[in-house]
Amino acid sequence: MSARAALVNADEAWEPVSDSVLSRLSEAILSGDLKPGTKISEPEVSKRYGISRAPLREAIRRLEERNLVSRIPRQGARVVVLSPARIEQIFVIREAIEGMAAREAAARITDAEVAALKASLERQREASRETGSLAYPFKSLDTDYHSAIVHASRNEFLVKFLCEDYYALVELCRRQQRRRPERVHRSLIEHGQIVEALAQRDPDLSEMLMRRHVAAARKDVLAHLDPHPPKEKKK
Amino acid sequence: MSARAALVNADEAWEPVSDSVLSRLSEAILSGDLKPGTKISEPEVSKRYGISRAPLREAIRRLEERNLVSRIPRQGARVVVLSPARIEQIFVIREAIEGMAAREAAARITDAEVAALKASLERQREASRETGSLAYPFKSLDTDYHSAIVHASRNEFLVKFLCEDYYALVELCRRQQRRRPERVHRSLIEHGQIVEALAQRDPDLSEMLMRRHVAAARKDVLAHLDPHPPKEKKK
DNA sequence: TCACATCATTCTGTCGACAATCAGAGGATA
DNA sequence: TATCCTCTGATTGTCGACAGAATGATGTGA
Repeated sequence: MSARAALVNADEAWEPVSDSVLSRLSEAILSGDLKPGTKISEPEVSKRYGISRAPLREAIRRLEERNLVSRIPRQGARVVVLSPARIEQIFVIREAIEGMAAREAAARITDAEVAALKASLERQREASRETGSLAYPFKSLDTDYHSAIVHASRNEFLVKFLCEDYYALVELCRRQQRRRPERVHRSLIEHGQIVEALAQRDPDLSEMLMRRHVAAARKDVLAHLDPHPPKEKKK
Repeated sequence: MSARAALVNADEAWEPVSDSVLSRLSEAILSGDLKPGTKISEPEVSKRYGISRAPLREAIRRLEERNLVSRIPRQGARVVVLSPARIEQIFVIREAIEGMAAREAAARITDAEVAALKASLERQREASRETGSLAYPFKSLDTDYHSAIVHASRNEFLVKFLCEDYYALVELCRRQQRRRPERVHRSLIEHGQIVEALAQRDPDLSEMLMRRHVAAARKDVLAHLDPHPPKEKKK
C-alpha cells in the first residue's frame, strides 16, 4: 500500500503550471503590481511567463472565481476595481460567513484548538507590543487566527469559501486601508472576547462577537480608506 | 453611441460553447443523468457533444466552482457525492448567507418589490392548493421567491453567491428529498412571515425569520432523505 | 473642430496534437 | 490463493495554430 502510494504521484513535487501562474498573478494583484482595472492580456502574460495560453486561461478563470478579476466575453479579463460600495458588500458577506463559522466552531472546537487560539492571541499581543502594530507579520497572525476558527467549524464549504474563494479578496480590501494602531488594539480585545466565548462553547455569543468584530473592521476600513487608492488603468 | 453599441456585440445571440456545455452538464447532474461519483471523462464527453476539450475543460472548471464536481489533479473530475454531513454543511452556509440577504433586503427593498413578493407568494399559495404541493412548478416559484429577496439586498456578491455559485448545489440537495406536503405548507407560512418583516423594513426580524426558515428546511431535508439515493458509480 | 465610417491590428474562443502520467489487466512468485 | 510487479491502453495537462470579433487609428464630410 505504501509502496503503491509511493508509485502513484511519484513526482511529489509536481505542480500544474496553472497553479503557479495563479499564485504569481494573485501576488501581482495583491501587491498592486497589477493595478485595479488593468486589462490582463493573454498573449502578453503568457509570453512574459513563458507558458502557453491554456494554463493561463485556467488561472484567469480561477482568479474570476475568487473575484479578483472580472471577465467579459470576447473582451477579456480586468483586475477588479474595489469601490467603497463593493468593499462594504464584501464585509457584509464576511460578517455572515465568519459569524456562522464562529457559531459552528463553538460547538465543535477541541480543547487543543482553544489552547492554540490562545497561544496565537498571545503572539499577536507580543507582535503588537513589539512593532507598534505596524509590521506586516501581524497580518499573517490575524489571518492564522481567523483561519483556525473557520477550520474548527468542521465545515468544508465554509473553509473553502473563506480560505480559498474570498481570502485574497479580503486581503485586497485590507490593503486599501492605512495602518491604524488604534484599530489593531481594539481588534486584539475583540479577538480575546471571541476566544473566551469559544472556550465556553457558547454558539450565540461566539457568533455575535465575531459579527461585531467584522462589522467594526468594516466601519474602520470604510472610514479610513487610503486617500490615494491605486487608480484604474485603461491600457 | 447607440449605433456603436449596436455594432459592438452585433451577434447578440452568440454564446460561448463553454456556456452551453456548462448548462447541459449541470442539467445532467441535477436530473440524475450523471450520478454522484461518476467520472467525467474529457475525451468521452467532448466526443458526445461534438466539441473540443478546451471549452469542455472550462465548463468542468465552472462546475467545480459551483461544487457540482470535484477534481483531483491528473485524475480528472467526478460528480460530487452529497453525504448527509455535506448536505447539512451546505444548509448551514445557506442559513448564514440568506439570513444576511434578508437583513440587507429589509433596508433596501422597494415598495414595488414588496408588492411583487406578495404576488409571488400568492402564486405559490395557488400552486400549492391546485397541485397539492407536489408539482414541479412550485420549486420554480420558491426559487423565484428567494432570488427576489437576494436581489433586493443590492449586494452583487450575495447575488452571485446564491444565484450562481450555490444555486445548483442547493437544488441538488433538494432533489434528494421526497416531496412532503406538510413541509410545503409550513414553508408557505414562513414565506409569508418573511415578506411581512420585509414590508415593515425590520432587518433583525427579517434575518431571524429567514434563518429559521432555512434551518427548518435543513432539518426537514435531513430527516426525510430519500431512502434510495443514487449510488456512486465507479466507472 | 467634431462626428462618423473604414480599415488594420490585436485579441479571444476554439481546435487538434503530443508527452507524461494514471488505472486496470495480466502474469509471476511465495 | 493472495500479493506484488509489469505492461498496456486511456486520460490529463500543455502546446501551437486559426477564424471571427473587438479595439484603436486613419480618413472623410459637415
